[in-house]
Amino acid sequence: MPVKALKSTRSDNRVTAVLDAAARLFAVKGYSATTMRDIAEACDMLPGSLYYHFAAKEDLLVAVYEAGVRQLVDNMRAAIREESDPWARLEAGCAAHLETLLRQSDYAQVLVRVLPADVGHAAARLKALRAEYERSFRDLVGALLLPPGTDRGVLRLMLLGALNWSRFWFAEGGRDTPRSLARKFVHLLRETQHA
Amino acid sequence: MPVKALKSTRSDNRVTAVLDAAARLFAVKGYSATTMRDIAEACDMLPGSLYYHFAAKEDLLVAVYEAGVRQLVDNMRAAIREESDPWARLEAGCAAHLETLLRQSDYAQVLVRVLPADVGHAAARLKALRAEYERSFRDLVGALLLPPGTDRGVLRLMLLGALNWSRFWFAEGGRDTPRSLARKFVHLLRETQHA
DNA sequence: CATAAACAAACAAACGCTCGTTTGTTTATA
DNA sequence: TATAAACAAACGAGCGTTTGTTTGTTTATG
Repeated sequence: MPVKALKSTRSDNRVTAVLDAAARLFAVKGYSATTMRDIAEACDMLPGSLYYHFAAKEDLLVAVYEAGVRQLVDNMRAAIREESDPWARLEAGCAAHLETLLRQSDYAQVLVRVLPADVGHAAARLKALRAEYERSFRDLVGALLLPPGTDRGVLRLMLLGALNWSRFWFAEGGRDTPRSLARKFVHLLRETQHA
Repeated sequence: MPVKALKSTRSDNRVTAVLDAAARLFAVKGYSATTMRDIAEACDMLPGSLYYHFAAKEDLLVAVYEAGVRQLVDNMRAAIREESDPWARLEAGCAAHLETLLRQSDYAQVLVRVLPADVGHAAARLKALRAEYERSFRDLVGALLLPPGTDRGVLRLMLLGALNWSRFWFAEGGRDTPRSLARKFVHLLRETQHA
């Protein structure tokens, strides 16, 4: 997923390579445990060369975070556009979230793996990026027909927690796919409506 | 929560102080970002002194993990013992989990914050400790009366994900308590039975 | 009952290494 | 030939850990 659009110098490829390597390592090892030397080695550069593109390690994380949010938002918007029924839209959104998180994107995994508090300085920026994405879910849950008294905030956070935590146990090639998982999650909540 | 029982030399207090400090710092900053010097300072020791009690930083993490699992298991067992209805037992178990995680214990938070993969060598031991705890939930979910075809494994993982993720957004003093949250989580799933 | 040996538990200081980052220089591209 | 993008080498700080020593507190002994 290329990041940029206008003119395409060769350097864009290298920047993307750096970001890809950083995203992968941040997702697997976490932020603190990943060194600039790790990242440099993963994209065949010397450590110092990274600083031509990014002023600091924190800036690299922010860039990865931003790309992750963009991917999640884009994939989810595209998915829910196909559906009109509120429950179907929620399920489609969850499926897109899981597809992105579990199969496609190291970037999205960084959102789940690395906490804003891990970076002293840019924490606020990271929190804002997360909040931006979670707003999409607020809308989806807001559109549901639910028994009066249902706490939609808790429903949203419960679902988001289940989705994000799945990163830590989901096994590619197991009995479930991201789609089937989303279906099950939403069904477990949906029956509420019929009570 | 004191750990020891038999004879009480003064050193037990210091070991506990070290563990408490480590648990707090691991919970807040994560494993890699926490230094032995941080821990030493937090319990008024010099860095080298820690090595009289623990051979390596990893061993400290394992000890904290073990204490965390013990607390979660103990609190949960005590809570579900009071109930007999399967759904009430599940709710009580969730409430105990949340009470421990959100209010009582830095140790329990480490289980959620630090991944087994963060420690190269002791990863297997940490995974086993986590699994030991999650087994309790398997039993609780197994006892539920559910519509045929319900995937109990996914139900369990969904609930566990919601519970654990709550650590990242729960605000002490907000509208919800750990108990009320557990009630809402379980209720959102429970209505399934009535469908 | 005094005292010395033994030990637990800490200090003080440093080890070698790796961290994020900087600086000056070289190499390709346009 | 100007500039973007990399290299090469090093900086100081901080890392986990080790080592040798000191300090109190038990425990055994004359």
